[in-house]
Amino acid sequence: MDGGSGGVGMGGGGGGDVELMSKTLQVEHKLFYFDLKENSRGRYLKISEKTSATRSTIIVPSNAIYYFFDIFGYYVEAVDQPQDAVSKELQLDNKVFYFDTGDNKRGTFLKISEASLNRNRSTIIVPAGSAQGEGWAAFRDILAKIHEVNESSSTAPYIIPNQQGSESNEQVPRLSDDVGAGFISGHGNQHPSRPEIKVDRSIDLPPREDLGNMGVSKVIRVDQKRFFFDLGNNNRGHYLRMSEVAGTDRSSIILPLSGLTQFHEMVGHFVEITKDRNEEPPSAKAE
DNA sequence: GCGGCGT
Repeated sequence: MDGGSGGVGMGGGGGGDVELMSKTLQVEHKLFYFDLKENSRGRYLKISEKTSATRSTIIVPSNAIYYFFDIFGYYVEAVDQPQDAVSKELQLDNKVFYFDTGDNKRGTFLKISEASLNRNRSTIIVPAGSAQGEGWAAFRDILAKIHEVNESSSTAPYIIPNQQGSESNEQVPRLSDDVGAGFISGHGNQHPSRPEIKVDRSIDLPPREDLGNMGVSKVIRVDQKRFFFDLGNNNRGHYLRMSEVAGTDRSSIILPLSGLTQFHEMVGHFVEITKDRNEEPPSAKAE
């Protein structure tokens, strides 16, 4: 279902898009609609909040669904001290989502704001639902199911004819060619007990033309070592694999893209504090 | 029978 939207005239012509999955969730007096949809550009999750008189909608690119799940997991864990829960932002190519908790006489809530270049900001507000955060937990569980369906469905990836479409209303990333098995081994219908990716201040996803592109590979040489950088993804999301190859030895670290900015900042920090020791420009050459 | 936000 489309959550009772007027259908006609909704921006971006989402009316013609194929609906892959639809769920509704009632929390207190509010009704939330989740619609996983697909069009020629890829997939997106439309989340609408409907109150008696008002409706507001955010559009979540499909590659961000897991992060939404993960972030909700964080707030569920923090529901005992919501005032201590840190605000989060999810930075994507063409939009940013802000997550903030709040408190008023109605109770605790999580505000999710979507800011994009060509649209006005839109916001939904999710009640915690109870002292135990049942509303947030239910929201998270729906996100887990949608993520699962999205990741496991085997539609061929779309080829985007031209990547410079910045005028589109609902830009969604290309469907990434997914590898990996079900969401979690064992019973596939439960969310993992604890999200592994800890999202902090910001998450940077690479430009969408790189997402899911297994061919992206870079090498640098430092002295006798080679370092390989490869983008990949699995059922947990996208990651950067960095491999050090020296002689016949190879070892890798897997960095979820949610940590890329932190990683970058950390490297930058050490570049700064070791400046005087490394006067000469780096000897590494990109290939 | 709710209704929060406000870039």
